[in-house]
Amino acid sequence: MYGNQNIRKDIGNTALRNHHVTIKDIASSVGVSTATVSLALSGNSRISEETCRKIIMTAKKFGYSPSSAARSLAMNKSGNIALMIPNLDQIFQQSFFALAMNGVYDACLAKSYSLRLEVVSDSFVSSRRFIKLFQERSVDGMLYAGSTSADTYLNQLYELKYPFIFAGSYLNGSNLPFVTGDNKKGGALAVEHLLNSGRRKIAHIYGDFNITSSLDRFNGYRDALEKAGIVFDDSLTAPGGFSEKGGASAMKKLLKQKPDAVFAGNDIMAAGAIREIKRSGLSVPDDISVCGMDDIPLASAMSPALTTVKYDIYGIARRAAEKLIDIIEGRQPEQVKEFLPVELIKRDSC
Amino acid sequence: MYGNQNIRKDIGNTALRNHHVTIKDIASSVGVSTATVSLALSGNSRISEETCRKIIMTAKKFGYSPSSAARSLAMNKSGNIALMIPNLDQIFQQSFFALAMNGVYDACLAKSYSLRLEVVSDSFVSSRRFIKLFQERSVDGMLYAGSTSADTYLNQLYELKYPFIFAGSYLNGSNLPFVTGDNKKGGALAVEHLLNSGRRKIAHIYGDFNITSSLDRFNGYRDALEKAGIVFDDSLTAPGGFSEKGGASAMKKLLKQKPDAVFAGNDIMAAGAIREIKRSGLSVPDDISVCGMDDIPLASAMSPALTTVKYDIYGIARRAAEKLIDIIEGRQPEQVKEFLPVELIKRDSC
DNA sequence: AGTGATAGGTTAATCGGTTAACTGATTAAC
DNA sequence: GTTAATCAGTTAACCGATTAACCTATCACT
Repeated sequence: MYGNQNIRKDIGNTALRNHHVTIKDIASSVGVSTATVSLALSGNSRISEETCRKIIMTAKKFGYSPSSAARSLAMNKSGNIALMIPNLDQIFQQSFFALAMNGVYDACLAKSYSLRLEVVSDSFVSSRRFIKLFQERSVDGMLYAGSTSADTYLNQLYELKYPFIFAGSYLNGSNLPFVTGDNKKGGALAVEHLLNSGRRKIAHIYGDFNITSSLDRFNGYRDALEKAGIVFDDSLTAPGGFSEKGGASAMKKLLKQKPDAVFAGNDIMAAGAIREIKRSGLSVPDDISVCGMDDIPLASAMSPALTTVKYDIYGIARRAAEKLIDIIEGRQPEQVKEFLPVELIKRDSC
Repeated sequence: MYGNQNIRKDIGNTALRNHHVTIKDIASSVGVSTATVSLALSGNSRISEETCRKIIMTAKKFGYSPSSAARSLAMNKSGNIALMIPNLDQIFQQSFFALAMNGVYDACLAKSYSLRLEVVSDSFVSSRRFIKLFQERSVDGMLYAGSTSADTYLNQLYELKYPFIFAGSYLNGSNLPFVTGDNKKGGALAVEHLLNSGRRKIAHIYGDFNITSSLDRFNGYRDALEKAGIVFDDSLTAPGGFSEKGGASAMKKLLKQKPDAVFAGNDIMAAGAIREIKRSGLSVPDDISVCGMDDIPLASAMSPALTTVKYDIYGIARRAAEKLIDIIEGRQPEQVKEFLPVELIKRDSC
């Protein structure tokens, strides 16, 4: 039946080079049809144990892996998820691998190669290029880590019913599912801790209000103050743009108001704030308490060791991906809208 | 001819949902064969301008994107490249997105979804799971950013003639192509600069000799010393494990030898070294000069601003990806073995 | 008139799987 | 004794493209 096709004698002795083993090779070697091989390898009970064993053995011997393209085509399922990461400078000016990713991505883009990993700019989003990923069935779902100013365009995905989820942010007034950390609670935890240690004039350095997490952290800060009967004072807040430098220059501004504590919107800005406080001749925590947020590894190495609110990025991303897969596989009909808990890490800066 | 197939009336007015536009839809709408559509869309000159125009218009109107799976299958080319990143703790304890990637990856792995982005452990490499990516034709090539202790297994890829390249490292005694920075030259540049400013007793904090870049930086350091007629002194070197903490504790050890300068294998360790030098009551650069390597964004924000050797990760990664694509597309028969230039950035720590 | 190019397509094979429907033989149930 | 179910597969349609080989009409040239 399958004897008339190209039989490959070289299998098993020489390297296979660019000539891959297919299901037909297995079928003709075992003496069954390709359907049987396919069924056997997927564990279908219709095939006898004996035949099954032979097929599995042969497949192993030949080093057979099903063609992902053929499989995708037949099953109408790519098995891929797009991980979309916004191309924001402040994020990519941090580590080796973020830069490496960027470089690889740009080069591939120039040659029309695509990575499942998508480093997205505002124009990528606003040009709706992300929809093409679904149209060409390259991905079954999309996970968006972070947020851009263009992300309202993503709402289309909801109407088109393409599986999508935000990890670490969300879109106000949108139905798009998300898993993120409880940023508001985090801001409140920080402020409550500072209040408990006797501070009253608590300043805040925020990152950028276009980013939801920044805004939420700020809201947590303000609400906690008001709950404690302290009137919110706008002059005690300043933007730090998520960077060390930004944190320092924000602190410089805030020092004029003579605060006795600062809640920085992230640990990097907290580092800048501490540097500036020291530069001005004041001490942390004696003169000014500093509380950060995120709990990056550097936080415990800073001097003084930074008190911060732990934000479990790993857990958030992982949970979001799991939920996305649930959506793809039809196990999650309801909306996913989760705020995972945050935790205060007490160290020496308060 | 194609009239007997399922004709979709809903195209163009309602959302397409999970029902995708195929080449047949375009063909039957325009009144030509699918072959004509395929040829027209790929710009084949055999098709008249008139027909071509109509096809392109219709494809646009319908929002047609060719199925990537069907295309891969027909053309025997996935259009994908695997970006492999080692899962080393010291690398992933740095930034938001590195962590996010890790979380997404683990979740997908647990559900048999694959990212083109591969975060690889030693067992991933030693179990040869990377070969499967080629066997199932999921990727046309592989780019390995960084190095692990298991990377000798990758040599198999050379024999199997699967397109592969290292970015930012290489494998000693292997034929596998690579693009990396000139680490040896970098070490030499640092030492020469320190020598030129009058320093003689130059210590070195290295990362980890299992990593080629670390070893090369060290060799550059040693060779430059010997070239200047200074005998290499083993007690003036210590491992710092790439981390801030490690840099500080290495410095603590080295201070006993009373060096007048330190070349740290990366900027992070340089930061730790500076912290430790200050803690011991000495000044940078008055008592001890410090030179780092990499030129991370934080380097210019440090106090004093860090003199360092710039290592262009972005450029290396980009170049490597370009070369890989050349190999895939058959434009690069020769071995790629490139060391890209590095550059001394003079600031205030020397 | 005959020959050859050229233009503008079409036909059908192919890529490598999956799976609904069928087959033929044996066994079980009523 | 007839119908029904089960076993262990096979057949063939199908997924959605690409592309070599073929076809037909028109035009040019000798």
